Amino acid sequence: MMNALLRKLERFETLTRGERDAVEQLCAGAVHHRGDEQVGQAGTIPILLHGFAYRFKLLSDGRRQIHGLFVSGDLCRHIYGHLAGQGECGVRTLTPSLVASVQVTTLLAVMEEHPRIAKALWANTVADDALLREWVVSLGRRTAYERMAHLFCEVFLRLRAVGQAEGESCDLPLTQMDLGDLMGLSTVHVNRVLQQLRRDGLIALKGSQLTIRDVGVLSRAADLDPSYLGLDTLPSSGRTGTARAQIA
Amino acid sequence: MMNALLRKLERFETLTRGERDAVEQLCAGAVHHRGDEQVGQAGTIPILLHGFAYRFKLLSDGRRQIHGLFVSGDLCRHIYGHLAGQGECGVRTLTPSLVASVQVTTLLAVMEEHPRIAKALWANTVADDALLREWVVSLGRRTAYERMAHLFCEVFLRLRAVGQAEGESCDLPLTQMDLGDLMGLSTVHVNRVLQQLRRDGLIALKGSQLTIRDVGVLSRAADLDPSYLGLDTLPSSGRTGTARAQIA
DNA sequence: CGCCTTGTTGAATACTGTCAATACACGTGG
DNA sequence: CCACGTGTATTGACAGTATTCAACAAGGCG
Repeated sequence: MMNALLRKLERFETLTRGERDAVEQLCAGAVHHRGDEQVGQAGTIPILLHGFAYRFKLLSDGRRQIHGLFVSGDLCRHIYGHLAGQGECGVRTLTPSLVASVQVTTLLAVMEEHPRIAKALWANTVADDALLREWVVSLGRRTAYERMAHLFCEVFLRLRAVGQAEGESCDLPLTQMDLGDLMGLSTVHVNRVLQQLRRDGLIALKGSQLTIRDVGVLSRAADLDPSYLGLDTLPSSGRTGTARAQIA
Repeated sequence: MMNALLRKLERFETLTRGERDAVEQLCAGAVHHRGDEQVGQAGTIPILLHGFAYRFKLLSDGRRQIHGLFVSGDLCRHIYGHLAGQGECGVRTLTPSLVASVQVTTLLAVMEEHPRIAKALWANTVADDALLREWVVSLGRRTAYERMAHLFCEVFLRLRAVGQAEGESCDLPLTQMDLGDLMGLSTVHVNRVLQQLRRDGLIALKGSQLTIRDVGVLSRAADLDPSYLGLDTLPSSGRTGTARAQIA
């Protein structure tokens, strides 16, 4: 299987042989983590090569908000976060995962040497930003029902783009509590909304397997605008091209 | 008065004379806009040199969510957004503003020639990302009351950092409807929460002038963690230093 | 088998939104 | 100077959404 980070970066910039080697090199020291384990030492950027992880913040009274959900190929923290200040937040795995914890200094050196890698990493940062903005829209203005539908569409489409969906199904290793902390809802309410979605025939969810009956219908229920994903809208099996001219 | 973009970038990277000139050059063609006016043609990045603006998204039935609030020195859209896909969203001014609408191609050329400017711009992107994450936390897990308090703290501290606060007061050119679309609340509820904040003696708000009685008290009510702002926590008159070592 | 986590359910409560009416401020035109 | 219109702020009553609390079911694991 192709290196997940490489695949991700090539979504933004076609890389040369040497650049690809450099990227592979970065991932060389990747280590396996168990599920529900904190990752990302100070001074490193955790890159998720396989598995699921999330980024969250705790309020002083224990309330938790998840503000990032990561799949294969995702950077779990941003480059230059040390310059920008990024609040206190943690990164944890959801499932057993393969993660490369790259030293920030190493990464900076690689970017220095390979400007095109730097460019792709920057574009990646911006793509994550778009996801986050859409998340804000969901939390602020979508109903719980739409929010859930939207989340499921997003996860499914992202996983499909990295070849981790089979047909209409994908893995979704989140408890109802996790879903609540993701979407700003209580566990109980998540449960009820989930039942409604099932009753309406939009999804099936057993264990950690999510099945979407009809992506079109679900995305309409979610009021989803697929352009924010930066993926070719509804490819049937992943892999997006490289060049893409677009509205500003 | 110093160029607002320059000030912003030097928060992340000290620039040489030539670099500063290049930045000034970028802003040379800035034009004045009236309040409540759309900015940012396709293919350009709007840079706000003076005034207030916001970035928002409309759902299909007209619900609006604001997911970015800009003050002097802010980029209203991200570089490489054209590669990443960034959803459909608009940028509008809130007040009469001075904005430089820089061609993406121009900006790319400048970054090519001045890597340190590129670096600062990237760090700026990451700083905005941190703001957005905190916004997600607010929308997802803070009560309406905390959310408002948090927003007021953030705006005040950001404005103070660019020298636009006087003592405990700053400008806040937002209607209650805007505040609602910012914080995911209805106008009516915004009104009630505002009254509560006033009754509790935390803020005063007349016209577009916000006065904070005690930043410490308000930020405690907001459960605010100042590290996400990337500003020296509570400087009394703005300007932050340049070097900053920090937790990852 | 018993413990622990996760999922499910009901009832009561709290929070937030909607609707509709009224008040206020400002700028325009008479 | 005043009448009027528009946009904003405020209020009350009511409906709807979501949370809390508490209990119980189901499955995995030692």
